[in-house]
Amino acid sequence: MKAPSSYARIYAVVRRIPKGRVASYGQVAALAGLPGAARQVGYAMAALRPGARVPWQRVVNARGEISARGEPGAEDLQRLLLEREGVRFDAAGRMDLARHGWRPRTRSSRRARSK
DNA sequence: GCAATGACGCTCT
DNA sequence: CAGAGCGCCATTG
Repeated sequence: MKAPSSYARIYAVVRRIPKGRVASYGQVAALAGLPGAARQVGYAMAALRPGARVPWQRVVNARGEISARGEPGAEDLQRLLLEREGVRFDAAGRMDLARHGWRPRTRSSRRARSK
């Protein structure tokens, strides 16, 4: 069998990110089976083709901020898409990962959730 | 096959 | 809390 590129796994993980939530590159990398390869996640997003059903907008850096890329305006687009999903940004242009951060199989979500 | 790049992450100052 | 430097890993030339 042909071993699928790591990108395919990365895209699969990104697709699993629920709406209104964001995941960091490092987290996506770890879930994709590439711990420490956060850079490659960003690289995979850059290689993402227009039309691909991948919510790349939900992928941000560990600081909860939108990373800058070679195309000006794209950051603004990402922020707009996230705000459209209910993600709130502060004056510094950063979002609260504790609130919007995606936690798959979390341990303490048993109670206290939603608000 | 080697060298450089790159939407990052973590630690120290 | 903010800024700067080094490290990691996969893809491309």
